[in-house]
Amino acid sequence: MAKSDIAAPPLDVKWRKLAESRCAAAGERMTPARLAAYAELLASKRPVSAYQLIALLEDRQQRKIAPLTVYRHLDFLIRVGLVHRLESTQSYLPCDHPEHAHECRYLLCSSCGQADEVESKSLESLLHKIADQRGFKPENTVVEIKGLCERCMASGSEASST
Amino acid sequence: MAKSDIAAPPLDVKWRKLAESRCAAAGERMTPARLAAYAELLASKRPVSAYQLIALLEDRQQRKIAPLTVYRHLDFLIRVGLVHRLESTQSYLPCDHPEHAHECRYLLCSSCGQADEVESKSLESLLHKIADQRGFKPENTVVEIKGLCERCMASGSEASST
DNA sequence: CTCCACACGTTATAACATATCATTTTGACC
DNA sequence: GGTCAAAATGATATGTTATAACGTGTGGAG
Repeated sequence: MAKSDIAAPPLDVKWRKLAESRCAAAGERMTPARLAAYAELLASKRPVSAYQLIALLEDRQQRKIAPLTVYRHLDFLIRVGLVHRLESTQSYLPCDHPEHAHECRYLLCSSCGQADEVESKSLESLLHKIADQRGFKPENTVVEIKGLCERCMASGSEASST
Repeated sequence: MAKSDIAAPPLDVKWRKLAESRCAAAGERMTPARLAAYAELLASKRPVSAYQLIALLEDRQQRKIAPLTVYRHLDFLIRVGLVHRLESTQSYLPCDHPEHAHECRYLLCSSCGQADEVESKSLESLLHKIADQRGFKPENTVVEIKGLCERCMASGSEASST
């Protein structure tokens, strides 16, 4: 009973199933600690930094957690495709479309912090075409569009006109 | 004479002119220290991290340089459009096409470290279209394609097949 | 049961970036 | 040239992100 008692946010069965199936597909094991980290990311409405995640987990579990522990969990979650890392903000968030493997493309609102995942076939093919033309073999591509989301623009969060 | 004596790599007149015109356009001042940082980036064949740049400058000038100093110079060079920052590797490199303002799109070779700047009208318009469809107002977009460059692929730098 | 692989824990440190405040340089103006 | 203010630089400290090195626990295969 020891380790399965790790405190964590409520985790909808749907996500738990998904987590297990992704692990199985990758030949990896899900564990309570990994699941707790994943649940914490899902419960957060925004991308969180590794150290914010540490703080969340420490709060929840009422104990000290070393950075390395969390980085290992994040590496794992990214490896199996449950989580993405935003390069431009060094933060992490659960994948919105984890049914299939894909790279991450995001719209990042600089006002509210919201991250919206985007899927675009034409973007993928254009990126490949650009690489191909230069004899370049892409392995992994970062696309992060930063700006103002619709809601923030509407609510006048331009924030700096005066 | 004091400050203009800062040691720096040889800097082609063409780059010096460019640097001055970009500063003028931005209403900013070029200084010997800023120019030295820029020259060091130009002399390097690869993107360098801020701390690598510190080491290069310290070597060249035979004195201690604080991180903040270099970060200020980098901020400046980025602000006037002479330098780009690669988000996915936290490193910096001189812009290849500084004649006009533009965002930075790169092919990054994970084997040799080479960074190739890409310009593609269709990529720009597609990125805008994607944002528009979602009512998103882009301010700044990161596109970094990581993989193997043509040369490394040819010379069999796949490196890991067994 | 024993061994092995893997996850996890602990401590330390490396790498990247910014805050604060003092000092120097520079250019505008008189 | 002298004075002043703004901008750049310098020194010190600290905050943030990430990894190294090494030891311990746990669970499955033989």
